Amino acid sequence: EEDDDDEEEEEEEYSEKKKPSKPTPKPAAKIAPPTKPKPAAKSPPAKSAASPAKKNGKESGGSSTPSVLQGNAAASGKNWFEEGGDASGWKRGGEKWQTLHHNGVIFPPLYEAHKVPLTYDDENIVLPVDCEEVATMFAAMKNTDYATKEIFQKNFMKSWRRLLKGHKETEHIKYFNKCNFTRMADHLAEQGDIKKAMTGDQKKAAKAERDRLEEPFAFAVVDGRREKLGNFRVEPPGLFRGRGEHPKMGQLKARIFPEDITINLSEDAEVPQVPDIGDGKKHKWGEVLHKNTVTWLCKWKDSINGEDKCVWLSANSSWKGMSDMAKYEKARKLKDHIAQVRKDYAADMKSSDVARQQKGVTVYLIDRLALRVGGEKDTDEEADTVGCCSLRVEHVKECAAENMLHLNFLGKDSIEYDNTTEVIPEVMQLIKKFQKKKKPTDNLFDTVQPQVLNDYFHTIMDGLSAKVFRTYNASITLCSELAKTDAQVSQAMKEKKGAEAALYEYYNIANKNVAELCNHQKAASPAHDAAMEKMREKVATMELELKAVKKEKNASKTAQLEKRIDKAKEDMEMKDRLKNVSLGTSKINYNDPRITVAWCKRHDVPIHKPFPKTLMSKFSWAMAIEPEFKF
DNA sequence: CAAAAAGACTCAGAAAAATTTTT
DNA sequence: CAAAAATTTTTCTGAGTCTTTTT
Repeated sequence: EEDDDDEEEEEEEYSEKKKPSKPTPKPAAKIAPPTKPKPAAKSPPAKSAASPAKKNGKESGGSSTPSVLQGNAAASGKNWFEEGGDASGWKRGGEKWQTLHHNGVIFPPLYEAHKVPLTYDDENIVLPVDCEEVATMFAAMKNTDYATKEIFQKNFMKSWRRLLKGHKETEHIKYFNKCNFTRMADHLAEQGDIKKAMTGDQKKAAKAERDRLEEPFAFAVVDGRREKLGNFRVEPPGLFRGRGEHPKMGQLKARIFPEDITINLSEDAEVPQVPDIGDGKKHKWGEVLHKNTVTWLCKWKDSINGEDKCVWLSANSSWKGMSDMAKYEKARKLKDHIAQVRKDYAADMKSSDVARQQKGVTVYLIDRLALRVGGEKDTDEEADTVGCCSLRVEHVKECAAENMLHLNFLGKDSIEYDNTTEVIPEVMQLIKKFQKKKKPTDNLFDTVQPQVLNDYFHTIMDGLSAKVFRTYNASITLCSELAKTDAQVSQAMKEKKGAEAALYEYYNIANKNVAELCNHQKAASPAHDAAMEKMREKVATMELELKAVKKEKNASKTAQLEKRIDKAKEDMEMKDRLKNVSLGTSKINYNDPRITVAWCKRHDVPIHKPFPKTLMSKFSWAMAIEPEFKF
């Protein structure tokens, strides 16, 4: 314990000097760059977004000028993609709206003390409310993996000590290993049980009431069109949970106040009233601006990394839809230029210039392995993860087989990439060369940065950047896999499982191939092994039954049972194959939805099979596509 | 000018909530 | 049938990419 004590003191000293970046409530400093002179804003569509023509269910529309993006469609009350609309007007930095009305954000409730004591060194202490709040955050995470990690505990203590030191009765609370949060954790569990014990009706009523209060915040009015927000709640304070070995895990993420919030809306819009957050103080918005080249409605600075958190429209909004369509159209356009890119990198690899060689190999990896570009990271502030340009010598593993490249590294979200693939001999030779005379921790590609690659990509095609290759790769893979449907889904399979189920299973296999290409993973469910065992038992039971039925010489019954056993076995295998694969990420972000819609039309599979409600509405712009569509 | 910082937006898996299936 | 278990869908917020602005 002695050692711990010393360390704690030292750390504390350090923490005093280097204060965590607090959110700086800017005193409404500079006004945003003036938006383009506007054609005298017309009167707002309603008093405020709070009552956006709710009665009609729809915005009456027409009373405000549609932005250039909405065009004729908005004037006629149609969606942007109807009446032959497209997303070609969508661009970064371009004008996004003429009028924008909304009601700001909802703040989380202030903390209410429960007065359940902390046990410190066998003494029960009811903490002052600010200390109790943070202690309770830890108690809530007590049984998670995070809470067992040393960095988490250390960062938590550092944040908590700042508050504990502010009170006479708690300044002696210093050492994590003397703290016992059990009583608080038990209290939280009890609260949870009470909530669980509510009847179905009570739960429903509570939810209805919540929805009623939140409804005014859930929508904005953009150029007279009512649009749903993606998020409108300010993130509550809490202990930061990073992904992987994040150096800041456990730090207290500060509570956000109205003064921290920047509001963005049109000049004709009523500035939302600052809500009463319950502390009895008068609050003001940090800043109010009118910037119509961006699509965020509110933002604040996160206290952990000092980065902006924004309030956006939801995935089914016009803005996101246009941007989505533009993304896929860009990726499709890459088809016309991919040959040039491949020619270029073949030539680059033959060059005698190391920088060109490295550029060639990195572009090859981005094209063929669908790697992310991999920007530089500061490992004191963030988890140590890499992408293509930031690969280190140590991430290339020994592989005896010829021209087989084995890469192993932690990528985005600290997800492990572990893949051995065949590459062209030039790539293998050059990678071996780049490894020479370097330490394992040295950069493999020391002369290329993302900017270098993106500058080159811009010369190939307007708007081309490294990430486009992932979209392109994913979509083209899905499209070509699905093109094989008739060959892969046999009549026998359709009979055994039913046509729809057999086809949809094949769709999922195609989806899985894309997910594996992009390395989209998920943690296997903790119940996975048990579930597999159960299925195995079921099959065993059926097989026993089959024996009996066979003795009876009942041919039709036998055939039926055999079919069921077959199906069960296949389901089992599929479940196991998908246990670590996350299909959703590619479905939501990488696969052009028109590929899926067209496939459904061709094969008579209902669209709600691959696209549940929210995806259906996110991809509404893709629904009218012709069945022959090819990516 | 180039490098760094700011800013805007997409994409990520875990966790929570809702729904469906099994018991 | 209701309870519970399993599965699917939605929410949450962290982690990337890449462009623009500032230094």
